[in-house]
Amino acid sequence: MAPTAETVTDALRRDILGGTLAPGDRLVELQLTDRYRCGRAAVRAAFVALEAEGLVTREANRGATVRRISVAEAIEITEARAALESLIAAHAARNASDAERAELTAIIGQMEAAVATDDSDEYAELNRAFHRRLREISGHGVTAELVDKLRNRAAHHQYRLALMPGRAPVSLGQHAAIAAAVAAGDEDAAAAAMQTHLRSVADVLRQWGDALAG
Amino acid sequence: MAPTAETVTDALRRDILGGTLAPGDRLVELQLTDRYRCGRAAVRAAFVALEAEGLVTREANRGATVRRISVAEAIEITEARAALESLIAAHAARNASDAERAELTAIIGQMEAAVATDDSDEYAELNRAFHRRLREISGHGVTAELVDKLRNRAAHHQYRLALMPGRAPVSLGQHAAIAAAVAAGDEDAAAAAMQTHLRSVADVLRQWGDALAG
DNA sequence: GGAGACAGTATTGTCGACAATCGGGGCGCC
DNA sequence: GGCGCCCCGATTGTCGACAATACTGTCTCC
Repeated sequence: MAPTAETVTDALRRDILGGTLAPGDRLVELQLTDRYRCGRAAVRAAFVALEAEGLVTREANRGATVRRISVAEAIEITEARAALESLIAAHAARNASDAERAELTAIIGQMEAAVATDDSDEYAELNRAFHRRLREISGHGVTAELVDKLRNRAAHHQYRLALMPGRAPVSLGQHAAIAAAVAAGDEDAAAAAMQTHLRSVADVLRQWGDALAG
Repeated sequence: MAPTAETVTDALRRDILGGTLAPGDRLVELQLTDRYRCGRAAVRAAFVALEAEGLVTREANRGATVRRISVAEAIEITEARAALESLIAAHAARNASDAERAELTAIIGQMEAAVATDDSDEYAELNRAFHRRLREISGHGVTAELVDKLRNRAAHHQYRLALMPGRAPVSLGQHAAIAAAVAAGDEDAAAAAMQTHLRSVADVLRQWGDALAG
């Protein structure tokens, strides 16, 4: 029963990422105080924090809205992730313990099962878990945090992409390559595999954008 | 005479980066309301914003302090920058107009002059200008913003590094290589040159850290 | 003499009220 | 009838006060 400030930030973030609050929606302070049972100060603090994360935009005297991420920006985000996550993959390949290497290959196994049974929700969850675990193993706190925020910003587009028919097997193969390189302790190969993976994601987004535009 | 919120965030950021407020200093809200002639709400908002930028830490019920960046974290920051700025260099090499290519080489010329006259302040300023211009030319908004924040976080360490004897000529050569690659429109070479540059910075930081540790 | 408990103080967390600003709707004027 | 002005509701920005919490020094008890 503690309607505190940190809590509100988390709740608002969850509602934005979960789709309860759609891109472009106005965020009226009083409505949110009602929804989250807290004071306006907490809501305002949450706005400032989430603006820094790129999830919310604020205009002076005109309030806050859920940030709209264009396809072009989603591509940029993915390119930035490619740069950062390849660094993470390299560090993970260097630092991973035997148990951790086994864990990553185990996740790949589960992903294969999810693809075989066409369970896209499960696959998406495993996908998230794989990347998260890689970040943890890398021990690269600064980069891991940046990637985490970037991932949130583009979450909406990632979601649509995952539903594309025929996408899962391609994605699976790329993840398997990353896991193999990390398991082998090959830094360069791990970085390269991650680059390949996320560039492929960016390419798909580009096609999507072109299809919309033309 | 408008003691507003955005203003306070900028002022506080400037004071932290400029060294007026040293790492580890406690940030007492009332003191800052006095210093910046504003209300506590504005100061609190600034804390939240700067915490997201990594310049300030906040503990519940215990207030805010200027964030202390360890050498280890500065190294991580530099590595992340290496990944992101090489992406920027590549895009800049692709997108730069003729005028922009000339502008970059002009900056290198000024840097040579600054090294020749041993003007380290001028050199540091040109260094900042070079990287900033590169970000603008790249047109990669997402990455540029990330780099900007990372650069601020490690600013203190960058500063000490610039004062190292014999460092400037090395740095100059690396910047010249970047500028040449961008001017030639060679994306891969530009990215590689930027990687080399920032890895060299990270290496110097590592030596510094080892020297401190014993 | 030292350790633990206690009160006092300083600082933060939260709330409510007031002033400032923006967007929209109605009115008058051309 | 269309355009511009002005007023009004809604929302944000800011301030002050109150309650809650953590740190300081002191005091007592062992």
